[in-house]
Amino acid sequence: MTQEVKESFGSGPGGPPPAPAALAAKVRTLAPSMTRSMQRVAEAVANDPAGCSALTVTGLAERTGTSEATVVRTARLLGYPGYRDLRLALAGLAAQQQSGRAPAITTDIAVDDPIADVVAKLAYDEQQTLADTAAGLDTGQLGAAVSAAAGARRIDVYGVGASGLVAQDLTQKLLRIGLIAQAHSDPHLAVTNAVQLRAGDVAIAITHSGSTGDVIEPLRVAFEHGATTVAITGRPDGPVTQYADHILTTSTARESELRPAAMSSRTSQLLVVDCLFVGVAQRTYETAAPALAASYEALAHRHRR
Amino acid sequence: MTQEVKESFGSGPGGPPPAPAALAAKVRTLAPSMTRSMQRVAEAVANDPAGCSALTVTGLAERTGTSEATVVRTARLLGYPGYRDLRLALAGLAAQQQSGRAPAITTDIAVDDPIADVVAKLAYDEQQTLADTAAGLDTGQLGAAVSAAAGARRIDVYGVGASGLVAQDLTQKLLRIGLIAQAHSDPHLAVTNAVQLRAGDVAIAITHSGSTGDVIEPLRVAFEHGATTVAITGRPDGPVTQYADHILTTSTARESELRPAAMSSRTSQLLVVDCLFVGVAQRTYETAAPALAASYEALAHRHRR
DNA sequence: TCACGGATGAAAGATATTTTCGGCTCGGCG
DNA sequence: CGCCGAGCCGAAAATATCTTTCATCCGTGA
Repeated sequence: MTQEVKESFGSGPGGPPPAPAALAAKVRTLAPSMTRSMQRVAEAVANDPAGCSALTVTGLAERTGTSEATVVRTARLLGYPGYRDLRLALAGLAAQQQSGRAPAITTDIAVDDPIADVVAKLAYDEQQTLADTAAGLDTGQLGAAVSAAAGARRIDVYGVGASGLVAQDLTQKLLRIGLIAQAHSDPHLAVTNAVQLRAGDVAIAITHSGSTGDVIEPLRVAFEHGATTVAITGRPDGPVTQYADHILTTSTARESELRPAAMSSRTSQLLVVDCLFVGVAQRTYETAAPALAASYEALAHRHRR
Repeated sequence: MTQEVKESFGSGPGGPPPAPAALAAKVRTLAPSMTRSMQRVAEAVANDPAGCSALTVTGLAERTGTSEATVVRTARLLGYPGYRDLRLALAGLAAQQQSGRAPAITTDIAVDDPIADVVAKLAYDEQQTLADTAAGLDTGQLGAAVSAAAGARRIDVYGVGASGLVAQDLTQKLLRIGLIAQAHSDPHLAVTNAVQLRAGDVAIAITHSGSTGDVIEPLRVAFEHGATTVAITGRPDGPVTQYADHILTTSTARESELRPAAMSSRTSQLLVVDCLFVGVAQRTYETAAPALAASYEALAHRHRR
């Protein structure tokens, strides 16, 4: 590496194309990895796209009480080449919000909310999570992951806690279309099995925090043994991505005391996993379709008349 | 008037606010009064807002075979203070056009759909499922179920297959707020345990079809032993409801070959289960809040630095 | 308490935009 | 047919804006 590094970030290696409308989601996703000043900038930008799009670098720096450099750094982190492009995206976002679809903010769920409100708020939040996830998902990465999985000899999926259920969900579905898939929630067994993987196999790690050791470890082993590795995480800059060939980013919604983060991250993870599954089913349609039909048939007998 | 006039136009006297989306119209209106070079610029801008918004003054000048000065003049004529602002408006317009054309998300997922469409369609379908579920959920029944669960000595949850994961999800969350909950996916063990239930306990069966024998059986046993029983099902008229004190209906979305019913029923079930959980957490807030906090704390140590 | 690493902003450096200014074309008129 | 003036046009200077560099400062952990 002879090139001088400048002060370049880029949201990981794969800052694909900048985001048009997925900006608010991206801010939430990346906020945890931001410094305080950058968070101020990101917040201002997310809260008032229209207003900020009218400001120059200097203006926005003043408004957020930071410096031009920080503003540019934030723009870079969000995946834009510079402030100019962030500003353009901001204008686009503002125009979209203007024209009807305003993702306005909902209020938190309170302890004394009537049950009907709880239902409405939860449903709305999860819908929002889905929209954000879909908007923020890198279809290139997804496509690559799909290709790898569709041709894999064997697929191992790692996840613990809430993500473990998602791992199982994915596994169940993959098995149903005739692939060889296994979910591991026991870290020891996961590592033990990861050793068996080799080129042509696929390992998928699911972790919201991106820093769950129990999940990273088996992925690392799989990675080092030549398997194609995929990380499904809410923190595309987390440690888990070190060992991931392909990164699928889940979106993070704000959480509250009564609405644990696990809830929205699970929704987001499931959507990603569904997309992965459908993609694989498309690629392997010849074998997937009859396998699916067969599994329906088999299930029918488990139902009472 | 001492001020030097510069080269200022302004679209007549009333260049009110710049145009947001009425730009194409404005171009047509003003075209006759434009000089040849300016018309070229205006045309380019009207035909390809997205493309032009990516260009600098110099770029657009080159593209239209004119000069920077002409581009700026055109921007002025269109009512903007300068090219910079025209460009911003262009970006907004592009974003609107982009979001305007809603992809054919109403159609089923086809084998040859590009991956981006798959993502969009899945997200849309799941959003729809959430909306349907929220709309169709009987808050009275939900409230009753919440009351029962909040005061229960013990909560057993039955589910097999995909519903088994939902059962586990619910259990995980209930445990996290200090309740005693257990998910059963083994039908034999489920029945064996159901025998232990009595009045004051709660049994919850989760089955999309409403006719899964492996889940109905333990619910029946629980019911007959005096436990309060809840059914979460997509078929409120199915056999499972015979033994259910409270029925929570999940919604069913259309399915297709590539999109198994399990997908939307799972989404729906999870929303119901989330509502149930939040409801219970509200009722038991005094104990739930510290328990949740404690579980966060405990998890923090499982993360790599 | 000290040293370290990274965050931060002031200011220099690079680009983009705006303005100036003179050439040029075109039409009218002698 | 040639001259004249009006105003379009673009090259380049002037200015604004954005980007990078680099020294300082703050928080953190030993």
